[in-house]
This record gives sequence, structure tokens and C-alpha cells, in this order.
Amino acid sequence: MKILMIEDNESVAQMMDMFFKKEQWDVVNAYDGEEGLAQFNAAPDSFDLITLDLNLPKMDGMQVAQEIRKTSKTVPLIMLTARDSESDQVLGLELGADDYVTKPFSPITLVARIKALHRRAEVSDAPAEAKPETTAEYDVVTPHFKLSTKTREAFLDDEPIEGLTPKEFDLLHTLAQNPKQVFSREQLLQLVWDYEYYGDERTVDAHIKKLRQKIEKVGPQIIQTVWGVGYKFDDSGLDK
Amino acid sequence: MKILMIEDNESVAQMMDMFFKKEQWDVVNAYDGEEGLAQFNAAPDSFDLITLDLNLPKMDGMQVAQEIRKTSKTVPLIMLTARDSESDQVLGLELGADDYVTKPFSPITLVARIKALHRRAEVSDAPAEAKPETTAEYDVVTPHFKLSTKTREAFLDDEPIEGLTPKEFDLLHTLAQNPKQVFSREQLLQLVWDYEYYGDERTVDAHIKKLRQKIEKVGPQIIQTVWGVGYKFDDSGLDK
DNA sequence: AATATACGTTACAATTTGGTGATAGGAGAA
DNA sequence: TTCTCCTATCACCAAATTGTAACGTATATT
Repeated sequence: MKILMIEDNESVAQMMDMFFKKEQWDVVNAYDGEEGLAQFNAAPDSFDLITLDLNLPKMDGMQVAQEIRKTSKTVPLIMLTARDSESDQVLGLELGADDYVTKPFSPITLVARIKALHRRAEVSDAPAEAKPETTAEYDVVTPHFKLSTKTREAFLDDEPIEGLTPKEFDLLHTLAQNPKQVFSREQLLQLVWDYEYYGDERTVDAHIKKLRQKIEKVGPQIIQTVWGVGYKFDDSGLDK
Repeated sequence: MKILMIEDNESVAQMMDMFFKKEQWDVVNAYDGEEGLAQFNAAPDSFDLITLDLNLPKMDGMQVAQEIRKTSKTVPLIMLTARDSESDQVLGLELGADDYVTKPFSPITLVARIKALHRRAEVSDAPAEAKPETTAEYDVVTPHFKLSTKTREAFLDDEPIEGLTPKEFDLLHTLAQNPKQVFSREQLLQLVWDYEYYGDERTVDAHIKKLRQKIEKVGPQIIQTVWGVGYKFDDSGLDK
């Protein structure tokens, strides 16, 4: 998958770039509207998805969107917009955005939205086939654990883990996406919270605790503490 | 299923394209009357259905309809017309439209009308068989719930949910079509309301409330709140 | 064992989000 | 027209979530 990212704020661009690469996506970054449009027109068919910041130098994001839509009516387009400007959303959707995300966002959210949009686009391109409509598709699967962002449900040995709050779900999602990999508190704050958020590391602990409580209700612990480092998801202890 | 969409308004075309593709339909879009007719005549038998905007550049929609009907007397044809022009409806039906929808419409309505028309056409194409005339066909079925857009009735464990208003029915339809999938308020506004409508998210809450009241009269709750995310249809709690 | 550091736990205030009822506008029917 | 029902929106209250500080407990290091 190849993404065109049109974003002028350098640190935000860097952050996004990092997370996209973690997903093994190719990223092309343009730092203003003109450059973005040029990049796109140079090879319109090569991009699978575009993220477009609305607040851009040289050429306004809305204009860019319009120009892009003149060339391709279908390429998936996500707009990034400041939280307050609600009218942008209206206009954005009219100008052909498929989704928009308000800044500041959490990486896990953005990535999830991109994946969802890409999935939709892929399906509609494909020839008509057997429709798995109602068959839940899971984003994370191990022999004992599965999780779906579509339904926001998580299962441990087919028992639903119930009552998860948004943060708890995202946290579990992040950890479970890379089983056995240790995440520092700092990393988790970066992944699950807004990229502008710099808070207490104990916050992570507190959420882990509540998450563990809800997991314990249906099965053994799958979130381990790695002393001096952080936390990890590991359900391999259930294999025997 | 393959659809010929004759529609000049780009953003409306795009929106329709998106929802058609979600249904996994093939879509061919023509941006004026001439092009539409050309597309149709190039392969008259390849289309299963045509949507035709009446207000078109180059060649008037009515003319297009007449020309189409010269070639095929049976291809299902839906006209899209501005809300005020009532005379169009009369003329349209005389010129061979099978249905018409007033703009602006809500996606769920348009898709439902297309499905209904297509179903009718399919049945009448088929060799004379036992026609289940009055036997309701349901659009959504789970072990405890069924819903028919034809009769606009919904049943919970064979008990009719009564007194549903149009919006409430569409809302229930949208949610029930994808059981367990969480819909944000924003998504619901996009699906159930007109494409030109951008209103308060609390509006969804209010409709959900009234819908729940009517559901409660005949059985347990099948619409759940997913805190911080949205709402979902889930009747799996009734299985045991 | 002593110490320092990391972690777990709890309680609580602040914030966010959802539910609800009142109300007024508007469409459609009588 | 008048009437009725549907619909949208607002304001207020209730409920859930969240971040953080404080403090107790566990772990590693010396």
C-alpha cells in the first residue's frame, strides 16, 4: 500500500510517517498543496490512499481536494482538520473526502480509519464475489484471542471481554496487535493518546489495571508487566 | 448487478457511487444525457438498472428516458427529480420510469428503492412460477428479528414493532443490516438522513430513544449504546 | 538487609458523553 | 385553512470515563 501524505507540520508529518512505516506502507510526503498536487498528478494511479491536511500553505486543502477529484473520482481521501472548524467537515465531504479525522488524533485511531477506508475501497474494486457481510472480520487473531474494531469486541477463548471503555479497548488493541512485543509507557501514551498529549505515566498503569480486571473476569491474564520496561500482550501461556 | 448512473452533479454522483459500491454493484457513470444514452446504446443488455437525473445538460432527462425506452421497454429505470417539480413525476411515469426519487434523498432510501425495483424486475423476468405474492420477503433476518422494507414492518420474536415512523424504521434498518457493527452518530446521519443534511448529533440520540421505547413494548432491548463510539444492533443476547 | 526505584492500587475531581423532556418548526392530511 | 404527527434542536441532568496524586507494595541492586 502506498500513501500520499500532504501535511505541512513537520513534527506531525514525522510522527505519521513513523506509524505508517510501522504498518509497512510506502509513504510519500508533500509539505504544501502545490507539491502534493504535483506528486499526485505525476502518478495518479500509484497511490492507494491520500491523507490531506486542510490547513496548508500555498494552496488551500479544499482546492487540493477538488483538483485531486478532477483526476480521480475514486482514490480514497482522508482529510485532517482542526477540531473546531465544523463547517470544514461539511464542505470537505462535499468536495469528495471519504473520511476526516480531527486534530490532534491518536495514531491508533488514524491508522484504524485508514485501514477501514482502504478495506472499503478494495472491496468495491474487486469483482462481485461471495459477500462475508455479517461474518465479523477480526483485526487481531491468535489461537486464544481475537479483536474486531468494527464491532469493538474482544474475545478471550471465545468469551467476550465486556464493558471495555474506549481507551481500554484501544490500549488492548495496540498491545495485542504485536503480541509479545514490549511497549514502554511512553510508547503507549504516544500510540493510544493524542500526539499532543504529554501526561503522567501512571495513567497507563491505571488503565492497565482496569483492563486487567475486565480480562480476569473471563480468563487468565494476557497482559504482562516487563519490569523496568513496560507492558506486553502474551497469551502463549494458554497453549498447553 | 450493473447500474448505469446518469447524473451531472459531481458530488452527488460521487456519493451515489460510494454507496452503490458498498453494495458491490458495478457502476457506470455518465455526466450528461448524450453520454448516458451513448453508454446505454453501446451495450443495452448489460445494465440491470438505470438511475436518471432529470435535470441534465445537453439533453433533457425526459428525452433520454424516451430514447432508452425505444431500445428497451423493460430495463428498470429510476428517475431522480427535484422535490418541487411534481409534474415531472406524472410525465416521468408516462415516459416509462418505474420509480422516481426526489432530491435530496438519503442513501438508505435510494438503495432500498433500487433493490425493490430490481427484485420486482427479476421476478417478472423469470418464467411463470409459483409467485409468493403476499408472502413477505425480509431484508434482514436473524434468529430473533426480521424486517421487511416492502411492508416496512419489523418483528422481534414474531411480535410486530408497531408505530415506527419513517426515520425510526430507516434507522433500525440501517443498524440491523449490520448486526453488532458499531455506527457513529455521524455515520448514521450520513446513511439515514438526506445527503444535504448536516445537523446536530443529538438528533440521532433522540430518534434512538423513541425507537427503543417502541422496541421495549414487545421485547428486550436490541439496540445498544457503545460508549464514546456510537450505537449498534445486537440481538445475540436473546439466544440462550 | 538497606536503599532506591518501579509498580500497583485507590480515591477523587474534572471532564466528557449520553439520556431525557420540552419546545417549536414543518410537512402532510383532513 | 386547521389539525396532527413527525422531526430537529436545545438545555439540563445523570452517568461514565479519565487523569492524577498519594501512598502502599514489590523488585532489583548494593
